[in-house]
Amino acid sequence: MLSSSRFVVAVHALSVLVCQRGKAPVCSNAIAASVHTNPVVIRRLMTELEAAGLVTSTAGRSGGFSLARAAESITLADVYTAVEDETVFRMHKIDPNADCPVAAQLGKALSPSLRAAESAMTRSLGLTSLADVSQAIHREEAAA
Amino acid sequence: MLSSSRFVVAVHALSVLVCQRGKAPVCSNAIAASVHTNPVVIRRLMTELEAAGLVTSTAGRSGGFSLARAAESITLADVYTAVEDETVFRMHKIDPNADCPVAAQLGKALSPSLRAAESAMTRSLGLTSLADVSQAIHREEAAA
DNA sequence: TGCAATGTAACTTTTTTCGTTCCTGGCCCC
DNA sequence: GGGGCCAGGAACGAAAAAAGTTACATTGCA
Repeated sequence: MLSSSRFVVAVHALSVLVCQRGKAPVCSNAIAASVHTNPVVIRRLMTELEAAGLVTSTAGRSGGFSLARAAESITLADVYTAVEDETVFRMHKIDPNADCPVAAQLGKALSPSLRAAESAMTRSLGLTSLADVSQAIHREEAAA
Repeated sequence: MLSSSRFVVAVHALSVLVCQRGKAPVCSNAIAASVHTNPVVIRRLMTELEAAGLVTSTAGRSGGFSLARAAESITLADVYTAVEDETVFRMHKIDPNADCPVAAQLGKALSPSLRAAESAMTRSLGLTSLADVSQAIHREEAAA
């Protein structure tokens, strides 16, 4: 249902920053190499992450991106809300003036349940932090 | 993130059937008129709903679709799993043999959290039945 | 027997997402 | 102080996915 991979790509990029915390900022080119995409795509994502207060950016030579907060304090829910503005459930076009009462009222009738399901998902995402993801990565790496 | 409106359309179609339960089956043309789409689109959806045991179809003249079970026993989670086979979170292409450990292990490291979030959403959808939706529709209609 | 309905395949149109190419300006490093 | 590296956008193009459309075979009631 999520029509894009923006969220997973954002987590990927942030995980790279977690690995480099304390060191020099990471430029969009390096991140793009790991994600296997174009640097501009990364920059566009980082713009939203910066607006959400998750990363900081510095221009100029030896510039790049760094985490704005501790990895322990950034949850997947923060990332999700930062980069994914649309709702999970996409509505089709409905005519509020339709003859059929179902067509006319379905939107209002359904949205409470859909919002509840979406916030349940967000709450679950809030249980995992970027530090947890980073630890899991190292665990998997050691097992491989 | 859900890239389609299949789920909401399916709920719409099923709600129409709830209104007509006990009466004659509803043909795809009538449903399509309410949803404002093509009958073939509806039939494709109904095929999946039938495979999931939510509706029954009868061909021939005066045929159409009917609910296979009581509206109280069909939840939004049933509809969701019936028509939406892809996962909520879409992965980008990752190279398991990448140099960067993040790129190589992110998939395995992340999937438990993503699956947990998805099942939290599904559990929430399971709290609402088609009967609930139908009641909400009538409530909204009376208020309008 | 004829008509109205499902079922399904193939195609077209539309929308969305992703990628790419420019340019502008900031800033470190030599 | 200049040159190259970096972010930040704008605009465009390509690719992928969704939705819609047409056409036709089949089924089953009237």
